[in-house]
Amino acid sequence: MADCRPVADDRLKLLEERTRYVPGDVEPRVFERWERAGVFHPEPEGDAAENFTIPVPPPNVTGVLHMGHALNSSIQDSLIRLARMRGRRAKWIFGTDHAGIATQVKVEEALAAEGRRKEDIGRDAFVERVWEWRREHGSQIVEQLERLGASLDYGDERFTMDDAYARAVRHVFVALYEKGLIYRDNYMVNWDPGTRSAISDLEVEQREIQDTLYMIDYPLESGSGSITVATVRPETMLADTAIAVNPSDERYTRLIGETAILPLVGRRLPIVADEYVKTEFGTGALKITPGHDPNDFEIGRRHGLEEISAIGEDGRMTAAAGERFAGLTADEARREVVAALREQDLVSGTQPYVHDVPCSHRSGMRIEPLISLQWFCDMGTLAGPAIAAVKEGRLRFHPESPWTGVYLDWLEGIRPWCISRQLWWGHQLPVWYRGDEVHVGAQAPAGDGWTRDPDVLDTWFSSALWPFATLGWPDDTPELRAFYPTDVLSTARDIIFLWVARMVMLGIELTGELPFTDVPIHSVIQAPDGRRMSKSLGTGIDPLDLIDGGPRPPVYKEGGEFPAYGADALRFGLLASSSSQDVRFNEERVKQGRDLANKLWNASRLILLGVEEGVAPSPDAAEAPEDRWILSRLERITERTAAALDRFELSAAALDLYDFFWSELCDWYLEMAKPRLYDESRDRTAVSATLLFCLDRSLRLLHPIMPHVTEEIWGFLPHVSTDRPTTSGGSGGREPPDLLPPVAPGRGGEGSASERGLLAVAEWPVADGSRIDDEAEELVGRVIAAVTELRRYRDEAGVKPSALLPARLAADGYDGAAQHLERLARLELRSEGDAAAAEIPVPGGAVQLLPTDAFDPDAAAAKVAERRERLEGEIERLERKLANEPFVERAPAEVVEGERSKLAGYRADLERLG
RNA sequence: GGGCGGUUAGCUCAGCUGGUAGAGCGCCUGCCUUACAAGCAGGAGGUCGCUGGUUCGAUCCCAGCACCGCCCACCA
Repeated sequence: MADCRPVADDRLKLLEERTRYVPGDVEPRVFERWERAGVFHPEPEGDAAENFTIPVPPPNVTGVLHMGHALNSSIQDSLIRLARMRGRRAKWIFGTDHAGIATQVKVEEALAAEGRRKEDIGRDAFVERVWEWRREHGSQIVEQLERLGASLDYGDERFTMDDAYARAVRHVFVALYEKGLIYRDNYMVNWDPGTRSAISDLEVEQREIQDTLYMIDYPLESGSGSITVATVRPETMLADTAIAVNPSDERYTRLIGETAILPLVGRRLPIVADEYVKTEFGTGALKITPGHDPNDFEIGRRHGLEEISAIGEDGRMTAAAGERFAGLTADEARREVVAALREQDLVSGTQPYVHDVPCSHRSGMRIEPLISLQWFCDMGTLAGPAIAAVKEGRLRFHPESPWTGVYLDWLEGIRPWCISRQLWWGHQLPVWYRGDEVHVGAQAPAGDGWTRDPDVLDTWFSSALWPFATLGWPDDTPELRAFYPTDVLSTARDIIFLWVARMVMLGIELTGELPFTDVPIHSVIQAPDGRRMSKSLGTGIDPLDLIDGGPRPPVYKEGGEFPAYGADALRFGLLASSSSQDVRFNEERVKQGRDLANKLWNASRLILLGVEEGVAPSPDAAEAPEDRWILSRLERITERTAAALDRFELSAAALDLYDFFWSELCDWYLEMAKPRLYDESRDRTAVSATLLFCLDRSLRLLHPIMPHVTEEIWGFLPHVSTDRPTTSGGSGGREPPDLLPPVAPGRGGEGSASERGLLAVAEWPVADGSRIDDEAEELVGRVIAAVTELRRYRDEAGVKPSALLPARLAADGYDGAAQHLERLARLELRSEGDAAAAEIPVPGGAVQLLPTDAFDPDAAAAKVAERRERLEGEIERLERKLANEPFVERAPAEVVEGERSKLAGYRADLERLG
């Protein structure tokens, strides 16, 4: 074996024998090499401007990888790998989120299976139970991300409940409290009876339900009749404290200031005037329940009305509801109240009513609005700088529209954020009480008699600190200096408000810096049938089943198993099929990715097993026009790929690379190169060096998107010393377990043929414009067009694919490339001979087919006629267009000129057809 | 109720600043051509949702309409 092929014999044998790429055999092994070499961990050196950082949206500790993670991870990994290849210290901050409610619910369910409730074991034991759960289940998502090839800094994992992180959270709470931005208030909140906790506005979703609208008569105190109100929640009448009408509503103006008597209760209700009341809705008279309706709450405060809580936090009626109803659930109370009213003949009508009601995003239960003492964060002052950052272009969404507007609209109408949660799992508030005293501080106050607030913080509160708390903030750590502010935050649109905007607000407020500058928003992937992907609906697809094979979920009626497409295939498929638009999951794109991996593998076999030994990749060895052509095309794809990736257009990059590699490199260049490659009688150095260079460059360009297969093939390449030592350190140096070439200690290639570095840290190519060769592109473009034309003709004329047709080239502009036309169109070119039996127009002239048994011109006559008709149609159209004076006068000159030459071309073609 | 997005080949989707459209899969025909049948060659298939308008010219710009979807919102 020659020096420059530092690949062990049995590995070469594998390359020779394997005609199919098997991702399952390769991917885990390649991943292990990266990890061992330490490529995922950059040392905290340099500053944030030179380094590149992405904070991963931390998955829930107990979560499993779903399609959204797979897509987002593919995007982030591509960007991180790109940056790493560009020589930047690339840190992909890794960690998981404690996910308050989600995790607590899971552990509660586990307890329930044992027949116990969390109250049975107490708070401390319960929290310990959650930690245990995390130790058991927390690693699953990590393994899944690894299987995907995500180059996260796994060794530096964070958890939002780590001690250091918790310190940061307490620090923030105290700081914002002292600034007056966090405060405690008795206010109307969204009470979720399912989780028995208050939740924020963002965790409420509207669901349409079928309801009944009741018309209830409230007698007037004066005895002169009654006033009728409409409600869908009769049980809340027990907490009514007024009736409101619109001041301009003539039906009721005389009643304003009067008093009605609340049925069943007997409370005196003032009739007040308020603009809020719509005259045309219901009866135009609105019962006011400040304790259980957000609107009524506002109206109540405006009019100084009493606030009565008739429904408690347990969802049952309180003593304030009266003896008859206390203890009933709200639903029971409704039936009872209606029954009682009917007895007194006070229900004057009902009608079916479909409307949206607020429900808990978490538990699904209908929100019970009630007044509660909770902690709030005032967002108004935090929003200003976050708005300015976007308006001044310092923070950019991709695509800009519509997300910039969505973000700004929300911030401009922002409301206070209820941050306290009545849960056990989470960051307990750093707040202590003793009588009327309140202490807010990182530590418990001195002295006896203090009790700590049992509530915890909304999970999103701690998530909002993610980009800096993970790096050691508020301490001044090397990590913080090296990696903060970060660069990119990639996510789907559903957490722009919940997370992105809050990170921006708190990041600016606390660190004085924007936590990141670019926010690519990616597709939400729907099930193949267009519904949401959801496990419970049976519409979910497990990414791991696509990678390693697994059962098709119920959305696929045909059932069966997914083939083991591999991680690279899934990555390609997701990137290629996603944009900013929601998309249906498209298995075909994953298949396309698998096929591309396979194509890479086989094209590499052709090249690696065929090239002259001892030759290194080089772009300077071109000897034929097709060499200059492919090198030129290579520079163009290099330029386009970098541009697309830098604009976060991963889909365009993936598809463009596919097209280049498959259609240009494999279909045309490899075919043109074969004669030289296979001719052992001549010096094959030039073609070998060029082929190797094409492969080398293709692997680099594809690596961010398909890291495993490219890394695997890279290991077979003889090396050329274009790689610089990498900036970040690494552990490396241990004994490799397989037959792969050793990874140099300190990683990165120093360039010796036997000590090649990993592709993961190889240099990202920069397009070299000097290799753009318009002449070669023109020439080879002609050959391609001519070959295609001839193949079509042959096929239509029924010529056997294997037959060689005698022919004469009667066209200009094929110097130095006619042999490709001859070979790829299966011709035998002659200069002399009989009269042409058929003439096929090609760029620059025609190819004349000479009479032969293999070819019957009559068989193609019909097809020729069809073609003539098409041409005539085109010619007529163009003639009309060019005869149209306004067009010739007003259209740009080059457009008109283009149409003219098109017309000339068609005319020439038609003439040749005879 | 307000806002946003979508409607392009049988399916899933591309299409930058206007010059009559592309990909993958599927389909048809022919090839086991010494990298790859997860392949190769060729082909069929679209009045770019509808109606107007601007323009020499519109899938692309404007207006209206029709469906589909999403987000926001305190009408009982």
